[in-house]
Amino acid sequence: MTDVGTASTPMGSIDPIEVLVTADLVILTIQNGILKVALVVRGEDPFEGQFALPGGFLRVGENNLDAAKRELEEETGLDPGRLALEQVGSYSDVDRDPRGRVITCAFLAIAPDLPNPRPRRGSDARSASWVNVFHGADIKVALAFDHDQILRDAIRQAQRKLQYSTIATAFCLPEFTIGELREVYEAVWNTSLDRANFHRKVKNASEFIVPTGRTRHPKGNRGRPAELYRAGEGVELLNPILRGTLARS
Amino acid sequence: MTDVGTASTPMGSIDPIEVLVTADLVILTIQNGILKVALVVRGEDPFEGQFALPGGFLRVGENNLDAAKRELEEETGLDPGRLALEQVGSYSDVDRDPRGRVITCAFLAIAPDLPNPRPRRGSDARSASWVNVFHGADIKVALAFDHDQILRDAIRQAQRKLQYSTIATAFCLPEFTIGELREVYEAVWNTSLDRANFHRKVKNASEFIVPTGRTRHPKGNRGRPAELYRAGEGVELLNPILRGTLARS
DNA sequence: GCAAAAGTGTTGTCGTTACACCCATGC
DNA sequence: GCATGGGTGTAACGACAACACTTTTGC
Repeated sequence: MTDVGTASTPMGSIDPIEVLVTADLVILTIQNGILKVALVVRGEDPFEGQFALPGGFLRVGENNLDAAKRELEEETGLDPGRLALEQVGSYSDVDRDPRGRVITCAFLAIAPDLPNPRPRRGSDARSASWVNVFHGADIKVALAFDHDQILRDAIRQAQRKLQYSTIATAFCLPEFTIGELREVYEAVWNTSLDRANFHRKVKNASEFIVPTGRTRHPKGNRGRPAELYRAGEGVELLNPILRGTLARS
Repeated sequence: MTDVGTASTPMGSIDPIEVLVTADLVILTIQNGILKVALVVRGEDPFEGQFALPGGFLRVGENNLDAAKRELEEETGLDPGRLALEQVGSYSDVDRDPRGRVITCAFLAIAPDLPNPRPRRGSDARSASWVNVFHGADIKVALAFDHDQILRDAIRQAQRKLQYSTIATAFCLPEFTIGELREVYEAVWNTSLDRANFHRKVKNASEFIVPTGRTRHPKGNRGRPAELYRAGEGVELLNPILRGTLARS
């Protein structure tokens, strides 16, 4: 690399700083109506033995999204091409990594509850597992580095996006019921919603869900079979689904 | 810095890559009802003589936000402590900078139309100026690097935030009229809104604006004086102001 | 009075809420 | 029948779009 530093500062006295870059992942899924995040146990210093977000260093020829997708596949075995993946933000505090100057670009990945969603043993992790996000009304904390801040920001972003976008379907398998979609909102918002009004709202929302004509029996085979839907083409909800009203089941 | 690269990859064959980091700024303001973005003309290669977003390299002891604030002050003379400044995202494509591996963290800065808002001559810029964002219905493009993509993303972010947050007041001086606030929406959304309905909506919105009891005469001293307001404490709008209906003046 | 901009009234429409109710199924 | 979850009806309420109208000022 040419010396772009002194060239860009006529004073000549201030050099830019080279840093290492990581892509960290907040991978969310819902299991049995509970919001889970994929965490690894660090296998080495710093923070050895502590929970952290999965992630890893940027390599030659990769941009941040490439690195995030690679880490996603390495640590979970999930196909990155089929998952919703979007930036949360960058975290760059000087002291955030005791090894030196490392900034991270955090990504939010949303996954359906797949048959085998448990993160595999990763290259830089001792083990990996799904962990409950909420403990009561609060968000799980006590992660390595500044990862609890990243987690909180990512959860907030996911909560916001449910209001204004159709991203909730990313938590679902290709075919899903309206009840399952409601469970997504309830899990991510950590609340409960009125069943009837939710049903009408998403059904009437343009481009949100598309009926497949097929049905599925409820768990336990007790009750009326539900209509199955797939995700529509829409991205933004014209009428946002606002948090604020919580009703009984 | 210790060698964290090989240490974090047991295979030992893949090293992390060190990169340079810049903070780039999309500084928006409104002048006479027109949305403007601060652009510099590059004073050196690459892209010498072309328009670009103001920005610069991260220095020792700075995080991204520090660097953004420093650049903001250097290039515009604006007080970063008084401006709304938020992340847009990171841009990290391998070929985005011909000098080598440089990633950027883009920030959106929103400024009121100050008495002397013209960006000052910056250290790495030949000149700086406010440039119209919209040309007809389209967004101005043809910037250096991937800055036109950054600009488009930042504009979209600003447009979205106007719907759901009280950020519009950041475009205004400490005291403003409802008409001026409406001009903010009209400039950023590049549309026109119904005067009467907008008036009622923001007036009734909780925590958005607070009356000061003072009034100001319209430009030209023709017409009824308008009530003056200041920004309220609220951040999120409970009832979003949705784009979609455009009415006459 | 007139022009201009601020601000209010009014009405129909549409989305939302709360809650009652019906439907389809397995047991 | 009964339990269970899916799905619809409905009436009160609130937000909103459209647009007419009034108010307050300088000239």
